[in-house]
Amino acid sequence: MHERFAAKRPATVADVAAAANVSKAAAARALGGYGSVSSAVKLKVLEAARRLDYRPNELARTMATGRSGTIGVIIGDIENPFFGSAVRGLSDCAAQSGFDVILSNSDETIATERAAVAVLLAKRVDGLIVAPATMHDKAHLEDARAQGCPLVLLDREAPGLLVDVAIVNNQEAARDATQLLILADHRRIAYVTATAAADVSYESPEQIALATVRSRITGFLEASTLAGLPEPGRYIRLGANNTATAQAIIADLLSAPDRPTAIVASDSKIALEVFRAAKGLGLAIPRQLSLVAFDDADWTSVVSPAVTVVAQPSYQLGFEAARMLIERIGGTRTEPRRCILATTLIKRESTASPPMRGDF
Amino acid sequence: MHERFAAKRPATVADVAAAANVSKAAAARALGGYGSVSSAVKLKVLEAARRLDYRPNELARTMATGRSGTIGVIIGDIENPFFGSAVRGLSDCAAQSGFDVILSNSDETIATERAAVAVLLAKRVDGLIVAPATMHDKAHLEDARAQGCPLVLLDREAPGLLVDVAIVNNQEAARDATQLLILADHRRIAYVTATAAADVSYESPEQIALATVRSRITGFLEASTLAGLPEPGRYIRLGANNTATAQAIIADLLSAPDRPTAIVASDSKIALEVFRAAKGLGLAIPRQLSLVAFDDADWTSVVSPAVTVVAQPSYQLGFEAARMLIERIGGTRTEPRRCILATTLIKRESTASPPMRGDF
DNA sequence: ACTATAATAGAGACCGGTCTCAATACCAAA
DNA sequence: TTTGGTATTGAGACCGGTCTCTATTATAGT
Repeated sequence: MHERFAAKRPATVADVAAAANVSKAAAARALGGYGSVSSAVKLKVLEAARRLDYRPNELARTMATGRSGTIGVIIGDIENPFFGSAVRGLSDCAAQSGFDVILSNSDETIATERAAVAVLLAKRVDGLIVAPATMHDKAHLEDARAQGCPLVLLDREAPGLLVDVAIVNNQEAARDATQLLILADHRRIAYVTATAAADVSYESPEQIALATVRSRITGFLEASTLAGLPEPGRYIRLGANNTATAQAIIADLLSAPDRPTAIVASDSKIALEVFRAAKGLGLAIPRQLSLVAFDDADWTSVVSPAVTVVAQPSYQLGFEAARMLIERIGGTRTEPRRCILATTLIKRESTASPPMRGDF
Repeated sequence: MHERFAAKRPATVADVAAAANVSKAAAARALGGYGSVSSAVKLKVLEAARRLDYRPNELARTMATGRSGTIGVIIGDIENPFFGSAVRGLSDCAAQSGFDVILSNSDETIATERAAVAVLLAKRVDGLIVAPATMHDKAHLEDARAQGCPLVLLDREAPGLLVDVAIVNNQEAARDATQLLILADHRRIAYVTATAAADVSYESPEQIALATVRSRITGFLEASTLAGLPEPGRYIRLGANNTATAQAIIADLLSAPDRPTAIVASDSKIALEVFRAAKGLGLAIPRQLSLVAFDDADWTSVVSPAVTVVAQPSYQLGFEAARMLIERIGGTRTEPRRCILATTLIKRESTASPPMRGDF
């Protein structure tokens, strides 16, 4: 009979006030640490609170103050190590400033993203960090802003949306990675990426709704045309969104008679599938196929050959996004800022000159 | 002058009611879809709501009803693929039932975990899913329950805490994995795990605060003693919590004169470090060193040799945890349930008989 | 001692929903 | 037309905090 399974109603300020024989307002002040309270009252109240095991109802506080101490985060896919690390960074930063984080997965679909924004807005988060699934459909983001909810874009820009962004220079990164391959005499270079697309093959930039992917392809094409490669777009493949389709796309690419001699993989999951496909087809990396991948996933340095990667500062990206957001929440009303972090091209063992040099 | 940057106060039921010329109560009923409203009033209200771009304040609703439609989740480390996948599973399940998820990282430290519980409770989540950092310190979990907040444990039990759990049979899984090595004639088998511990070496089960790890070590020892291995505990190593210390521990283990001929890695991150260390020391897997790892991380099937693993149904673990929790929230008051999912020992290429058979 | 000023206490409105309850409107049956 | 019953409506309390505003008390200054 020891109050087990009690589920007794938690104590409120009113309860504490009654127990301490002071007014609700006085108790609230003592508990909330605002206004002015005599030390005698404070003592009584704190003691009563302890006795009743009082815990403030954060919701009620939020209602009254308008501030929730929470930031909402919407990313594409938790299981992608890039986002895992970014979330880590942003949580760490948020925690430092006493904010906590509500996380939502958009599954890279705009409908889910829109719903998530609505939910988070309804929960009255103090700010929003979003990695938008598409750069086109941004009405929901715009009216978050219109409602006065600060917004920071993570990893992906949305042209025309005048908000803070934390990104890397994808175009430059892709250009450099491609140039590395070109310098090794590759002339048939593929770019495989995971973005929603009606068709697997590449027609024009407008086709691509993901800012990050579009920039990278621009960089890839830039390096390619600069080097005078013929039809540089012909080896671009979109839509490698999951293991199965990625595998199909890559296998198809590598079994063609004029198969590419090098592949740029747009993320570590795709790189993994390239590895798997090469193994399956008996293609030796880097002797018969060179590989450069985005994201320095932990396994890339351990496999043989170790994979040459474009390392992205994902943790910092998240951290900076949170930092900027919290600054905004603090009230700084300045021009939108673009926090552009540097990528690092880490040369390892997965690139070499193509077989049968000069052939194409 | 087009209401840009307006941050205008969002419309409330009262606003809508006024605009529709009905009482606040009537508008609330029309909007909330409860009580009874004439279709005439309903129409007027909905129209007014549309015009004013009304969005319900979820917080106010929660305050009034006591239900938040949110479940709180506390895990050890987002960056661990195991948890990434579990979170995915539990989010998917929650979404199906219209719940959303607040996620917190405990960093595997009890203090952070306690703080996280407090925050989530204060935010009045409808239920809690926790992967407790330790099985000892469970007061915070107990009083979540005492406050009437349903609780489900994910992946890790806490003996004495009578709540639903979604786990695997770690003891059995570890026993089977160890036996696989024993059958291949290994007699010096190491177990490397990432749990907080004062000392790296193993003394007794009491030393280990993580339910999962303790069970696995029990299984490991069980198989070892059954096979009559001498001092089976001498190759157990604790505290491999991050890359650096894991690397140190493994290197130390493998450079000893009577080094183990096989290693069981308690998670994929450790397996990766074993891989790295073996490469560094010039030890060939599996010829000179066999490896079995927990968790079927994506890279394990791609590296050479592919790693033999104990695959855990992490997605389902998360999904089931959420399913049970939501059932509890629904009000079913039954005995605590233990949902025990099966692991799968996937034999690949990283195990073989030890070199110089018979030596020890 | 007697005001001027500051510190503290209490009452009650407010945030934006839900929900109870009493009052009114509407309908069919008698 | 009167009655009984149901559908709809509006007023206002409530959730648990914050916060403003007034009343009271304490402290200081001359």
